Amino acid sequence: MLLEIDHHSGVPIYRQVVDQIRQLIISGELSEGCQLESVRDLSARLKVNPMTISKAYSLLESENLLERRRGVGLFIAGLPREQTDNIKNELFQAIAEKTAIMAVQIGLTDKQVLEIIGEKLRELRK
Amino acid sequence: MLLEIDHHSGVPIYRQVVDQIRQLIISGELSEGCQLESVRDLSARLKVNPMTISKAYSLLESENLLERRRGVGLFIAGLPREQTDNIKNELFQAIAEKTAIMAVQIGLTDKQVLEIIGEKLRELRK
DNA sequence: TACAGTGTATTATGTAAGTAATACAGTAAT
DNA sequence: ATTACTGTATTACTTACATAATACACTGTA
Repeated sequence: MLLEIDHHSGVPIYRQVVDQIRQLIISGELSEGCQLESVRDLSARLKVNPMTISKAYSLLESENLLERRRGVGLFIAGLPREQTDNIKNELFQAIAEKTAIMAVQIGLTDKQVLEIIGEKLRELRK
Repeated sequence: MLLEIDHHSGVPIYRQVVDQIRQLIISGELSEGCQLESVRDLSARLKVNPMTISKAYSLLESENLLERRRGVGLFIAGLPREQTDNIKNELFQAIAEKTAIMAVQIGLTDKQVLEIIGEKLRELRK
């Protein structure tokens, strides 16, 4: 599992871990049932206190993205696809709305908005 | 100048002020040369320490959205329209890119993305 | 110059965030 | 039971953030 922590970015370590793992789960690189790197291994590798990692994992658990089993390890939650789709959908709806609100506020036409988004998508896919 | 502060939202007061005034400027409700409510007046009205307001204004100044003149007051910066447009543009490009990245990560098609954004825009405009 | 308005630098205080030390608790295999 | 892994609750320390009190500095005008 590839995680990169920037100790000088100002972004809290636990948050960097949460965001990166959530990303890996949402994008499917970590799939249902996968065992995650143990709290101690990961904390050793990132040169960080185990509790910091445990805290990150706790947050992911509270999002229902993973399950913790004391004495055994951490696993990607076996969510029905329906539910993961809901999570993805909510995430996207939220950012889409922010985008639309800003577009209206700065006075872009619908056409302009769609063109800009379309262009960004094209850049990402090439 | 209509500002609403929620003391119980958890969002820092100075940030609420910054965000709301930035919004007013970007949307054009406060235009070039306008004098802003004085630090003391605004702080009295919001029942807050003057330094809290001063801090908020400082941040807006560092974004080049307003100018401070000691002993005189605060004014919306006289930016050439070109520059305000640039600021708006940068703001939007940034969020548009985030939107596109998330869309790709969760596996939406371009068509789906544009439909969702279009729908959000329609809701905002009706 | 005096004054009455501006904004501000400095300093202090209360609170929360982030991280870490330590000791504890569950599981599985031997 | 012992061992060697798992994860975790409690507690404490440090730092940063948000706000406030106070005293100061600039500007324009009578």
